[in-house]
Amino acid sequence: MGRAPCCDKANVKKGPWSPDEDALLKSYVEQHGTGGNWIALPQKIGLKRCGKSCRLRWLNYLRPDIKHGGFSEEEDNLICSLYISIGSRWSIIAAHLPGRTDNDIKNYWNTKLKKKLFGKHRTDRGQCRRVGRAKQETDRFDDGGLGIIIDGVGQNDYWTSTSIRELHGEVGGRSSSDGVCHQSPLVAPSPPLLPQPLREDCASLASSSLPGVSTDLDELFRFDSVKLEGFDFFNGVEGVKNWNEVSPLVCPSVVQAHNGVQQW
DNA sequence: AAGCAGGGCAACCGCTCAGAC
DNA sequence: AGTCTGAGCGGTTGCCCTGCT
Repeated sequence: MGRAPCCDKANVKKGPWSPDEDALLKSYVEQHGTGGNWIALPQKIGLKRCGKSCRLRWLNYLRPDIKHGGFSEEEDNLICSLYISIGSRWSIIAAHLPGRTDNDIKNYWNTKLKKKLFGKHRTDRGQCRRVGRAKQETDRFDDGGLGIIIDGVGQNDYWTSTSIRELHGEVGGRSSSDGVCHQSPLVAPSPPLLPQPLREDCASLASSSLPGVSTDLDELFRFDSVKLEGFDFFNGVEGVKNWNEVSPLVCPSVVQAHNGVQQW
């Protein structure tokens, strides 16, 4: 059975929000809250918008505590470390960056950090875009002929589905229902790359309110069997013999981890 | 000056999950 | 137990802006 649409698509406005719409939504939510029902909210205030659209607009733009742009180096490093450790769990990453939204971080990663981290070895997005914008263009790297492609559909045995779910749950998120943690091979199994305070943070985060999760996290953060699976390819990559050369700009923790991972 | 390519960001889409019934 | 519905997530797309030729 098909799913009923969340709103009447024919009577819903799409596209950029006008200042008036912003003001209307903002003032209502500030005064009354969302009422726990985003779907009904637009009708209440006379907005011709989908409830989901209102929610997104509020969360990503209108919330009072939102920061836009101007990512600090610390934030860069944190995003990189987290991405490399847990993959594209933007909501989890955002939870560690006050004032940042998952969308913001996602965009920032896709447009800036990816390039910082991997340099210019990237499939030309522009070309793809003209030919037909498809999945490959946004989430694929090209290694410049080395045969490495990250397509975001790898599987990761290191992070158990339960662990990801629990962490995700802490920030109100979801994970895929197939019980498999879909991640790029690159980001697959590298919890050792998480900075120590963050590992502790994640561990306590999950275990404090979620009994039983600690076992998973213990497993996750066990470093006696540290492997840099997924990073293996870097070992043979010409020009990346020393991780300090990967990028002078980001992820010192990644570089440290690779150059001296046994210290963990 | 015009046209094109590429970058950046806001917003939408489709999916899953969790809770209510 | 099964179904329905809203919330929330990650991926993708649209569009505007800027820089280059």
